[in-house]
Amino acid sequence: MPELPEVETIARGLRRALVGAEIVAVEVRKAKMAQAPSGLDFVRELRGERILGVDRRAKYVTIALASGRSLVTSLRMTGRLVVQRPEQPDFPATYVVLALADGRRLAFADVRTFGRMRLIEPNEPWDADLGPEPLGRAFTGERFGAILAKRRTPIKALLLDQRRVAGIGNIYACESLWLAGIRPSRPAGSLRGPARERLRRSIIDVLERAIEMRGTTVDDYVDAEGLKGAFQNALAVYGRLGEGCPRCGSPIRRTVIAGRGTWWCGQCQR
DNA sequence: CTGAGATCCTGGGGGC
DNA sequence: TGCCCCCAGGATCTCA
Repeated sequence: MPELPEVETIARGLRRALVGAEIVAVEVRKAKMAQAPSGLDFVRELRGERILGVDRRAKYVTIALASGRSLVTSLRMTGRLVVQRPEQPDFPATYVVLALADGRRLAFADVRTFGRMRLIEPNEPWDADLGPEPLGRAFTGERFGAILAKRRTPIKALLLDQRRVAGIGNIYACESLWLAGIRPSRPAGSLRGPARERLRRSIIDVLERAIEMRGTTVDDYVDAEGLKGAFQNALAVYGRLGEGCPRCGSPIRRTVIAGRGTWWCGQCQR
C-alpha cells in the first residue's frame, strides 16, 4: 500500500519525467476514478494543460498545471501511476490515461478501483483536514505533544489518523512504534517526555530510510518507472508474525488495532 | 468532538 | 489437489 515513502518516490519519478509535458488527450475508462469540480468535465478541462510540477502531500501525488489548477491523485491500496512509452501496452486495470504530446502516457491503474484522481481549483483547500507532514519543519516535539495530549485512543490508531499526522500508514506506524520501543495499544496521551520524543524521531528516521530505499513493496507497489522498492527487506516487525524480534529475539506478535493488523514485539515494546 | 462501524473492490490466502 | 468463501486495507461517511 503506498504510504508517504512510496508516494514520495512516485512523485520524484513523475517530476523527472513529466515537468514541461503537455496533455493532448485524456481517456477515462471508469468515471468514478476521475473527478472534477461540479459542472466541469474532467476530460475537457485537462486537455491542453501543461504540467508545471509534481509534488506530494500526505499520501497524495499533486500535479501542478499551467492553469493554476492541480491534479491530485490518491492511490489508496493498489493504485499505480506510471509513465509509459508509446510502444508499451497498458498495465492491467488501467482506468485513466493522460496522453502527452511526445507520445508517452501517464497511466492511472488500480485493480480495486479505490484510487481517485481529482481536478482541484486554484486555492481550493482540498488538504485542509490533513495534519502536519512528519518530515516537515512543523513536526516539532511541541506540535507532536499537542497532537497527543489527552487522547485516549491507542497511539497506533492516532498515527493512522491523517488528520493528526499525515502520510503514515499501517506499515510505517508498526515500524516506528517498534523502533521507539512503544506498545501500539498505549493511550496516545500517556506518551510524554523522552518516550514521545523517541517516537517522533523514530517516525522521521523510518520514513527517511524508507524513502532512501524507494519504498516498501509487500504485494504490488511500484514506482513511476514500474520498479519495486527495497524497504521490505528492512522491516523489523510488519508482516513477520512468529519471527524473532531483530532487537531482542522474542517472537513477533500480531493483534488488531483500529481494524488493522498490528505487528509488534511484546518483549521490548512497552 | 470522538470513536466505532459500514462501505467500496478484488486477488489471494485459508479452510475444507 | 482443487474449489469456494472470506477478508484486508485507506479514506470517507454515518451513527451513537
